[in-house]
Amino acid sequence: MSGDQAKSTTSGAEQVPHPPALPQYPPQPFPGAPYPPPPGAYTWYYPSTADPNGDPGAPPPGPFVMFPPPGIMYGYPPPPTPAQGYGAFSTPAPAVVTRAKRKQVKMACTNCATACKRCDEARPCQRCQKYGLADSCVDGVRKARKVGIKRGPYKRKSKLSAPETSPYPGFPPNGEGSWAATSDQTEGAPPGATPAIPPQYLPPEGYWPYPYYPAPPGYVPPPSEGHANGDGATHGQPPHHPAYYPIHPGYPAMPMYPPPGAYGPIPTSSGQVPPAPPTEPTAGNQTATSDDERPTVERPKKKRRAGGEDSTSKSGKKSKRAANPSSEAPAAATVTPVAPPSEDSPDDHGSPVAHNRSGSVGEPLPPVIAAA
DNA sequence: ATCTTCGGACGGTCAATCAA
DNA sequence: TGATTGACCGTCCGAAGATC
Ligand SMILES: [Zn+2]
Ligand SMILES: [Zn+2]
Repeated sequence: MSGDQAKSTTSGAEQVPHPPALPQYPPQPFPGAPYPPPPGAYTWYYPSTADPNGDPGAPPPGPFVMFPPPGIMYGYPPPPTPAQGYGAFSTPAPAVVTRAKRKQVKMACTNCATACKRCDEARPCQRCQKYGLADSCVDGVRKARKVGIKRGPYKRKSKLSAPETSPYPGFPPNGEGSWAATSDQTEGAPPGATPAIPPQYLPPEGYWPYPYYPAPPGYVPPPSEGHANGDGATHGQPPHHPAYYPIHPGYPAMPMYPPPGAYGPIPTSSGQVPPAPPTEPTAGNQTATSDDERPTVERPKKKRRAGGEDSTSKSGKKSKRAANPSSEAPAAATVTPVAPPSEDSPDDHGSPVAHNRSGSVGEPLPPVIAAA
């Protein structure tokens, strides 16, 4: 179902057939605590060193670390006693290796759009100027959004009424009320229903699923990495992916923990390993492919069909290589506009552009109004 | 080694819903 | 009616294939 059709796919592909030996579970930060993440599993986040409240020496609001099951994150409550400390997390946070959120232009010129290359606000845009395509550097026509699309009942995610007895204002104390799971956890469940979580993965007393930890003072979002959070489209909603990772200096956290397959099954106190939770992409736990739930996955290697016309790609991209030998950074000036193969290619001056997905920019469609 | 292609992640927008 | 949700649609990163 789902929503964004091709968006969240993992391209299906690439399952690692047999992962190498799983790393051993690291020691727990304190008895009964969740296991810390495997080293290097994720981008690290850590708080600003500057305390806006002016007290650099103030005790932290508590360490937070993600905890399984896959797709659900919990934070650590403060340890039972200060004496127990957080030794296991006292390693210095490594340098953050994140990148700025990608910024898109409102409308790319047809050439850039077709070539899937970065454009800019200027007209002609830099890329077109560079390749001598200034003449054809014009905005595309945005396709009208479909209307009349029916949706099911909404799952309210925020502003849950909660007693203020919680240590986190606005969030119910553990054990009371219910916490809203991400849509993929509640998919198919009636509104307000408690998400089905394997008992062994229910948060221990005092723990809360990640999304409900507000960012404490002094903690700042990491220099966001494009896909690190899905916000932007959620208008100030708590991000579904961590934007803040309230970690005491020296207590790294990660967007999600553990990565599926990072460790073997979680050992139980009895030394047994519980049955693995349904981590496979099943309809139940993965279907909610609303944009906000886009899983951040390592991009699998792509395979290409040699020469074969794609056709199965979501928008019917086709290789224009044969007909349009130089498209991307063509010696445009010397390229003679070849008659485009299709009947309608208004702006496609046989340009250096390629990668046009039919129906997209460059091929303005008539106002598509859903029949409704 | 460089160029070209293009899969799909990511971003932005806005219609559909829903609560006040 | 304003706020929120969720999905449509566009942008463009970045890796693989093709070519020089
Ligand atoms: Zn452009
Ligand atoms: Zn242009």
